[in-house]
Amino acid sequence: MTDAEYVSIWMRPERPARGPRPAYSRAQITEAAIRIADAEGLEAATMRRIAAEIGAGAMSLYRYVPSRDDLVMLMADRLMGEIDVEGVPSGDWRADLTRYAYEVRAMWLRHPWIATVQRSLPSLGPNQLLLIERLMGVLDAHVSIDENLALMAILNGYVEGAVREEISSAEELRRSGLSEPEWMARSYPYIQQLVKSGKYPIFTKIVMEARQPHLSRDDQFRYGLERVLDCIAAALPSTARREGREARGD
Amino acid sequence: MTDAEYVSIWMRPERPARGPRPAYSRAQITEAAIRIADAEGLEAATMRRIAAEIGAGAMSLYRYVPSRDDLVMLMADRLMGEIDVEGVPSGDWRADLTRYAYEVRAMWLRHPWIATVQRSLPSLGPNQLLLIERLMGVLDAHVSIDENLALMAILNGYVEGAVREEISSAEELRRSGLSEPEWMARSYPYIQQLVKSGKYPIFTKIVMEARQPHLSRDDQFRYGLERVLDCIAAALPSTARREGREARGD
DNA sequence: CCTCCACTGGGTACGGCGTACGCATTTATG
DNA sequence: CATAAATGCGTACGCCGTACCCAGTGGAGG
Repeated sequence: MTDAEYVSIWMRPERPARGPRPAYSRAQITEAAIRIADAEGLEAATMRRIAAEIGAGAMSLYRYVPSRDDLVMLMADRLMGEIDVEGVPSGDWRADLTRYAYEVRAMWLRHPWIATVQRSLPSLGPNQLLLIERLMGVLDAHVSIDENLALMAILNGYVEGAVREEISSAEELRRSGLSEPEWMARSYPYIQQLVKSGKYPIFTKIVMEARQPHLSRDDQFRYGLERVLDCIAAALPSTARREGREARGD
Repeated sequence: MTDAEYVSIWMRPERPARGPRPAYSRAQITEAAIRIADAEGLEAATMRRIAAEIGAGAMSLYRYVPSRDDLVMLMADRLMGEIDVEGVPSGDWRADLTRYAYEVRAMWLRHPWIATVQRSLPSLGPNQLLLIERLMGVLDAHVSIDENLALMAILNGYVEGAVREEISSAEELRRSGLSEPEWMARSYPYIQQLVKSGKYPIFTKIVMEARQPHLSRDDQFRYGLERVLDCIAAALPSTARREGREARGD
C-alpha cells in the first residue's frame, strides 16, 4: 500500500523459489480463519488468533498473505467453492436456478459472517468467477447479456436479502454473548412496547405472524423463490420457457 | 454489557433531569458521524474523530450514546428518515413502489457506508418502523402478510443488491486511497489476464458490456425494477392489478 | 440562601488490533 | 562452499473502543 508494488492477491504467487520450506500454506491459514469465523464471528478471526489456531507466530502469516483484507478475500472465495453447481447449465434453467439458490442459502447459513464482507470487481477470485460463468451460462443462450445481468441481480438480490434476514437475529444473539432466553428477555420489552403503542399495525401483524408462523422458513424461502422464477420465466422468449418445462417432463 | 442493565438504545431516554445543561445532543453527534462516514467511510467515524468534529472530548460522547455500535444504529435510522414516502400508500401501488425504490437507491448512493451495517429486529428505529408501515401498507389490503413479506423481500433484495453493485467499485477505490487512473491501472492487469485467458467467456462479455454500455446505470436499474414490479403484479389478485392502472389513468 | 448530589465534560489508561521492521536460521543455486 | 533469498517470529508503534476517575455545575430540599 505504501508504494507502487500493490498487485491483486489473485496474481500474487503463493510460493517463490529459494529458501527454507514454508511450514504453512495459504489454504491452511484460510481454513483456520474460516473455522474461527464460523464459530465466533469474523471479528474474532484476528491475525494473532488465526496464527495461534495453526500454532504459528502472528507475524508469520504475513509471509503468506499481504494483509488481513486480502485474507478475507481468500476466505470469501473459498466459500464460493462450497456452492456445488456441477453439471450446470443442464438444459433445465428452472431446476438449475433453484439448485443455485438453495446452494447459496445453505452456504450463507453455514457461514453467516459472509454477510459482512464486501464484494467487488477486483476481489473476484477463481471460485467466484467460475460460479459466474456457470450461473450466467444458464440463460446465456436465451437472453442478451444486459437482460441476463438484470435477471441474475433479481435472483441474487432475493436470495441474499432473504438469507440476510434469516441470519440477522441469530448473529445479533451471538454478538451479544447472551444465551437465547436472556436475549429474548432483553429484546422483548422494546418489541412489546411498539406493539402495545398501536402506532404500528402492520409491524404488529408481522410480529404475530413470526410468533406463530403459517409457513416454515424453508417454505417462506421457497415461496419467494418461485415468484422470482416466474418473473424470470416471463422475461424469457417463449422458446426458452418451453425448454425448461420439457427438460423436466411437464 | 457487563451486567443486567442493558436496554435498547431506542428505549433509553436522551436526557435525565438534574445537573448542568448538556453541551451537545444525540442528533448533533449522529449528524457529525454521518458527515464523516459520507466523506471518508464508516471506519473513519471513530469516537475520537466524531468528538473532534463537534469540538468535544472523546469520552464526552459516552454521556449521550452507550457505545459505538448503538451510535451506528442511530446513524442508520437517521438515514431511513431521508427516504421520502410522504403520501404513501396513494392507491397506485406501482407508482408507490417505484418511488420507494428510487428513494432507497438515491439514499444508498449518498451514504454508501450503509452497505456495511447489519440490520436486525431489535435495531429497528422509529424511522425504519415508519418506513415498514408505509411500504407494507401499499399491498396490505390486497395480499396476506406472508405474501406481502415475500414480495417486499424480492423488491428490497433487488434494490439493495443492485445498488450494492453500483457502490462496490467506488468504495473499493475510496478505500484504496488511490486516484481513479491509478486504481484503474492497478486493477486492469488482473481483469485483462482473466479476459485473455479465454477461460471466462461470459465474464468477458460482461467486461466488454461494462466498457461500452448500451444502457445507462439508471436505465439498467429501471429495467430490473420493471421486471420486479411485473412479478409483483402477477402475484396480486386481478382486482388489485387493475387498481394500479386505473389510478395512473391507463 | 445554603447545602447537597445528580449530572456534566473530559483526561488518563488499558487491552487488543493490524502490521512495519529486524534478526537469526535454513536451503537452492552459482 | 559461499551467497542470497526466503523462512519463522519477537518487538514495537499507532490506532481503536471504552472503563474509571475527578473537578466543576446548577436545580431541588431545607
